[in-house]
Amino acid sequence: MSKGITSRAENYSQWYNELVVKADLADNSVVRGCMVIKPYGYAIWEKMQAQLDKMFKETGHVNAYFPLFIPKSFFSREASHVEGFAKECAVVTHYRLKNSSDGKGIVVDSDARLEEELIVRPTSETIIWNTYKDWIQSYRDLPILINQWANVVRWEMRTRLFLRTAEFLWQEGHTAHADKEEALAETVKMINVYADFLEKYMAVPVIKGRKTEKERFAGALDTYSIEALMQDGKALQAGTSHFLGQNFAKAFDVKFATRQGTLDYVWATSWGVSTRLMGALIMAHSDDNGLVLPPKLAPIHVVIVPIYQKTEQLAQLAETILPLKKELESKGWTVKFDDRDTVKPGFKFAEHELKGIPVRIAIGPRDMENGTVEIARRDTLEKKVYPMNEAVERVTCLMDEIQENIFRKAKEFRKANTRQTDSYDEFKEMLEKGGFIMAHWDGTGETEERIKEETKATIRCLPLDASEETGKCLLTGKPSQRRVLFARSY
RNA sequence: CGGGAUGUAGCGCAGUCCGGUUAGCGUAUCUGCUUUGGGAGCAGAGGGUCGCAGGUUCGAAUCCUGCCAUCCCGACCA
Repeated sequence: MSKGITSRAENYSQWYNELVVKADLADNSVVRGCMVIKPYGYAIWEKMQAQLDKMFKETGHVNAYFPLFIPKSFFSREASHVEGFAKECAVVTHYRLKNSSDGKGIVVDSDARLEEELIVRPTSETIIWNTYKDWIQSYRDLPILINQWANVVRWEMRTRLFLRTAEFLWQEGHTAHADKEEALAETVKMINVYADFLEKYMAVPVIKGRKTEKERFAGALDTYSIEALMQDGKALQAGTSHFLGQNFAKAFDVKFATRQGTLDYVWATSWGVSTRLMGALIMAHSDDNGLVLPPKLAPIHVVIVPIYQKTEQLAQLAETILPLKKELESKGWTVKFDDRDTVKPGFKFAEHELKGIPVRIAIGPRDMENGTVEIARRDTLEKKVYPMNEAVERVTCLMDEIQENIFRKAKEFRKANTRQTDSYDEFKEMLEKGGFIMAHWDGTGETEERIKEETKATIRCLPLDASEETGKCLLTGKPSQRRVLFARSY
């Protein structure tokens, strides 16, 4: 917990430790890249979860839960889906252990081999569509609008805390519709829900857009994503919503009787966000003093630090602090009275800043004399003294101000780091500075691939709000109708 | 899976080249006193399979062999 923390992603580890640590599974030579989310980190995730869940329900969705294990055969039904995930699946082959014959430990019981291997879900499309098959006979059974909160496992070759761990927490929505238009509308609706969540709650501005064919979800006809820019200039895909067409319905033979009396395959969507959003939150707002949390997602809104010399004085201060705490709580704020006598005030200040608590109130003998409090805001680190009777009102105003201010700062940062170019050489120079680059592209996978190979930049998305503009492809000079969003990404 | 580096106290490290007292430092922890409006000071104490397994040697954290793990760069990444 030393100073010199930086908001650059490479150096996050010091205060990442407040939220999450890499799981210590060193004795196991196989499991790697798993994380332990500590209580404070998990509290932030719970806040995010609660808000997202509310938004899903407001848009007509309900929660359900499907199994962790998926029979291997389910995967072979949708060809491109398995191709996308096959290389990163954990496979269960046995169901029992026994004492080893030499008496030295435990071994897998080779008699307990499963007839068909089970796959630990990397995503749940296959098992859900296998289930939906039994639930859908008629157009009257549609739409099905289900969300699941779960963990998934993807055996990534290289992991990074929050951004890409072997096991992560997420939600996945899986919907079934009677017609294409409705499914398409659902896909767009959910990418908008995600964008609202990031901008209004996480205070992280995003670009909504469609993925190129290469970057598309395995098995999808169209993938929408939201792309956020981190403080180190790299892009982060923060959420996706997929239009699956009839691919999964065909793979799992999910037909329904239409209103017209014919049989048709069901139209599908899926959409998800994960604990990666925590990474986004951290990397978008943090500064050298640690985390900066938007008030709407902070587990603790206000911390009150008493300043005193003798324990009698603490009791006296508590007489003022406890009513203030109660009043703040009655306004809906979560308040922590940090009355620990084991650390000094300066230590508490630093610690709460590290944790990103939006507002700090300090009360000491000086304030008792003058009837004042000192209020400090985390985003600007500004401290001011106010009359005691204005404290509650001031805190309430500050919450809105902080929420707005960090969103505005993030937007300004993105604006300052979004560039436009028509020259490939300039494009390469710009990439070194980081940030988003708007450029023309001829629409082919070959060009996309070549640019990626030569520059490590990928097409993050084809922004939904891009205006028509004729131009020439950055690389090939072929005609293009609008600019697309390039960046180096996580 | 390729290239590079690393593994020594909870955390961060020195010591390894060139084998040789009881393996050391910072920090954290515990005790006492003084402190307390921005990460306290002094004194004392506890804490180690030196990644694992073999080998060489009178003697191994140090040399040799094998294995394991971690990190970085690639490959990979809805």
